[in-house]
Amino acid sequence: MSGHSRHLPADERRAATVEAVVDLAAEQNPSDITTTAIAQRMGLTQGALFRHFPTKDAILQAVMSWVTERLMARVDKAAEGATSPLAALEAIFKTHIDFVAEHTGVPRMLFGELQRPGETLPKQMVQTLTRQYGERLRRLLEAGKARSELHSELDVDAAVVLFIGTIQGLVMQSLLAGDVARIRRDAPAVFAIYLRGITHTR
Amino acid sequence: MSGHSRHLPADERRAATVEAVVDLAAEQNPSDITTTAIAQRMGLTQGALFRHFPTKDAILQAVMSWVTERLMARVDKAAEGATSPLAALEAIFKTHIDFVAEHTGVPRMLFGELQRPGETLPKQMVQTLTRQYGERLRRLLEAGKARSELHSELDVDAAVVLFIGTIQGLVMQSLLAGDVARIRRDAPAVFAIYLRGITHTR
DNA sequence: TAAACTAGTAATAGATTACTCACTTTTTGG
DNA sequence: CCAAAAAGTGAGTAATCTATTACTAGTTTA
Repeated sequence: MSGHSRHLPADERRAATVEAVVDLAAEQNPSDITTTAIAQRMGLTQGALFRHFPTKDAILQAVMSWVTERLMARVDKAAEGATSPLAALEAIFKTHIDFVAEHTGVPRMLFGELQRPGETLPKQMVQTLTRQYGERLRRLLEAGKARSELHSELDVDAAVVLFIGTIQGLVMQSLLAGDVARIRRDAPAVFAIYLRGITHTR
Repeated sequence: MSGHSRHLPADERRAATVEAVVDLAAEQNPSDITTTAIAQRMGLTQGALFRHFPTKDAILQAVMSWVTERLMARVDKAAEGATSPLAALEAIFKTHIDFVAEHTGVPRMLFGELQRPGETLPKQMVQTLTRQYGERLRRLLEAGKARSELHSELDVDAAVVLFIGTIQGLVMQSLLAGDVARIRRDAPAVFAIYLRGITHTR
C-alpha cells in the first residue's frame, strides 16, 4: 500500500469513532456532542458515520461497551495483585482515578446517560456497568469485614455508594477548578478520609 | 376578582418560571429542558416567556439565583442552632439532603452547568455558590480541628470535596435505582462513614 | 477483466430549537 | 371610565441536528 488509504475497514472506523467520542467528551458537555463534531474529529463527513452505525445511540452504545471493557479489565487486574481486601480496594481506587484522569469525559458521560428519561440501551449499559462494579466492591468490603480489616458495624451498601461518590466529588471539583490534573493530585487525601471511615478502629 | 385571571404581574411570572424549571429538572435531563416545555408547564405559549426573560440563559441564571438563596439560607439556619462544629456539619448535611430530596433536579442542573464550555453567567453563579458553600464548610472543619472534635491530621480541603461527593454519590445512586426516595433513606449510613473518616480517634 | 462489494461524499429532508414581532387581551392609574 | 401600559398569542425565522439518499471511487472476487 502506497501512502494515504482514505478508506479504512469497518471495525477500525468503529474503534476510531469511539475514541473520537471519548476525546470530545473530555472537552465539552458530553450530551452536546453532535455527529458532525465526531465526523469532523475523524476527518470524515457527517453522513459517513451512518455507514458504520445505524443511529447516534448505537455510537454511544459502542462507547459504553468500550468503557465497560477497559475499566473493568483494569480494575480486575489491579485487584488481582493485592494481598488483602483493603489493599485491593485501594488498588481499585487508584486505577479508577487513573482511568478517569486519562478520560475525563467518561464519568460525565455515564452520569449524563443516567439522566436520560426512558430505558435507552446506552443507559441500561451504564446501569449494568455500575451493578457489576458495585458487586466487586461489595465482595471486597464483605471480605474486609470478615478479616476485621474493616469495622464490624460498617454498612457495606453505604460504603459502595461513598466509594463512587468519592470519585464523583473529585470530578466535580476538577470541573469547578477547570483543572483536570486536580483529580490525581487531590485523590490520595480524599481517599485517606474514606479509608479512615471504613477501617477497623485504630 | 372572579376566578381565572390570565395575566400575572412580571415578578410572579418570573418566580413561577423558576419553579417550572426546577420541577422539570426533576423529571428529565436538565440540559434537555426547552423553552417550549417550560411555557407548557406554566400554561403559556413559548413566546410569552421572552416577555420576562431576554434569553434562555437569563432563565437559568434566575434559577441559579433561586437555588443559591434558598439553599444557603436553609444551610445557614441549620448551622445556627448547632452547639458544636461537628453538630453544625451534621445539621448542614441533613438540610442539604432534604433540599436535594425535595428538588432532585437541582444538583443535576448544577453539575450540568459546570460542564458547559466557556464562561456563561449561570456557570459562574454555580462556581460562586460552591465557593461560598465550601468556605462555610472549611470554617466549620477548621473549628472542629481546633476543638479536637476532628482528628488533627485531617486535610480540610479534601474533607470539603468528600462532603460534596457524599451528596453527589447519593444522587447518582438514586438515578441508578430510579428511586428518588433512596437519597433520604441511604443518607444517614453514608454520612456515618464520612463522619468516622473525619472525627477524632475514638 | 467484469461484477460485486465496501467506504466514502455531498446534498438534503424533516424535526426541533431559541428567539422575534405584529397584533390582541387584560390590567391599572389618573 | 378610558387610555396607556403590561401580558399573552400565534405565526414565523434562522440555525442546528439526526438521518437518508443518489452517486463515486477504490478493492475483492469469480
